Amino acid sequence: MLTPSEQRTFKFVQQYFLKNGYAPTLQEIAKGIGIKSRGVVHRYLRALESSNLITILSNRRRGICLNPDADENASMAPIIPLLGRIAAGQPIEAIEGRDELNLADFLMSSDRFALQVTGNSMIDAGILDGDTVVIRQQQTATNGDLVVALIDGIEATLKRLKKLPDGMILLMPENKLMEPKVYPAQRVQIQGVVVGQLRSYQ
Amino acid sequence: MLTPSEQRTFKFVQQYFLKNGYAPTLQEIAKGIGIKSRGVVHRYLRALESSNLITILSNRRRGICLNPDADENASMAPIIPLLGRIAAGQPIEAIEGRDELNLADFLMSSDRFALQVTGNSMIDAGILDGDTVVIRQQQTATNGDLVVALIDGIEATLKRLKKLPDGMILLMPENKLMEPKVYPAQRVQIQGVVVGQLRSYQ
DNA sequence: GTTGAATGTTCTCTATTTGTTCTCTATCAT
DNA sequence: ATGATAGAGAACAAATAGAGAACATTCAAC
Repeated sequence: MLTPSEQRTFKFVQQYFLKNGYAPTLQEIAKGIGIKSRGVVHRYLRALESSNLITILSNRRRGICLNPDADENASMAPIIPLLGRIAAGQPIEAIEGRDELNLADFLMSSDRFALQVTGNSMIDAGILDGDTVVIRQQQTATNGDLVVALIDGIEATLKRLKKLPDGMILLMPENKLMEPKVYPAQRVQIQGVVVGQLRSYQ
Repeated sequence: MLTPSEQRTFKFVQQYFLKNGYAPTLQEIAKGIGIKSRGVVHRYLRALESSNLITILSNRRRGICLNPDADENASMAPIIPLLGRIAAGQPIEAIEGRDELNLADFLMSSDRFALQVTGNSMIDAGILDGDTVVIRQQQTATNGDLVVALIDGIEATLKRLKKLPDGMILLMPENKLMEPKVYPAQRVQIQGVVVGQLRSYQ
């Protein structure tokens, strides 16, 4: 059973891991839990190790590993519990076989990057000013994709792609108030395709 | 397990690849991560290679290859490179001091859960049929919040909350075609507040 | 080809941080 | 009193970050 200080230490290490992807130093832990002595932190870490919550690689800097089999560490993967489906006027309905949402599957991969969207040109596609879109890098796209296009090598824009039969390219904003524009294919370079979108309300 | 410097190195290489389509030189990496010695960079690259994140073509200039599916062996923080801000008709503009999007900061915390949205009642708020919303669990909410509300203990619904002065509660859909509904406070139970939203286009 | 600058590679060296182990105090509940 | 818990801090060894020299290799210009 952990003492309050040991619990605080453990929580701090977990959070630090989640944010940075590597372990904190004893000094950082000390500061994080509000004490000054590295020696004391070391004592707490020893206790966590004998409770099988962590493993200490001796003499290694930042040599703290979270033991994956401990339930307390389950929350470390980028996973949110997925409760189900909500529809107006219905009870929340569970989705068969899916009870968690893995953000890594959802959005991450080495060929992806993010862009913050400014402006309202995609508002009818549910992409608002300030939203973040996740882009998969690729040079080609199929009709109807939302793409990041570079025009004349300078202007970047987020639009829906339509290839016209005459070799021209139509870039359509998703906003009734804005007009689509047509360019010759050689002026337009596809940088990537939108594969995800996210928004934070805080 | 990567040291912080090694992670910085890896991220820099990844982003350089995204922006330029080829690998950086050791000198460029050194500058990018804020050190002066090519020798040190080489040491870090060795470490990345033995973690199977990259492959080094020996003696080749710019001879660094990113290994596919690198993310899994990395056990890193859930981070996507953030290239900048995109506005229609402008070059992509870097955001000062922010070059990555940390999904942990963005969405995760122990009191959150996700729901998949069915229907079009929130379409004017940019939440479409099939989107996923992230909910922070709480019993109270302030005026104007998007909330998950339970009516009569059965019906669940996602609406914007308005508390009326006479103690009634107004639940407003974000859809011009739908009508708001008014309930006595005791019939409505707040389950949580929308703090994030995400969508996948695959 | 030849050449030279830029680049990759291998080292040695140094200063600083960090982990580790101690001892010493203080507080608090039993 | 007596443990159990909290904390400070000193002292030492080891790991790390970094600089930079020296050499080898590429690559592009000539």
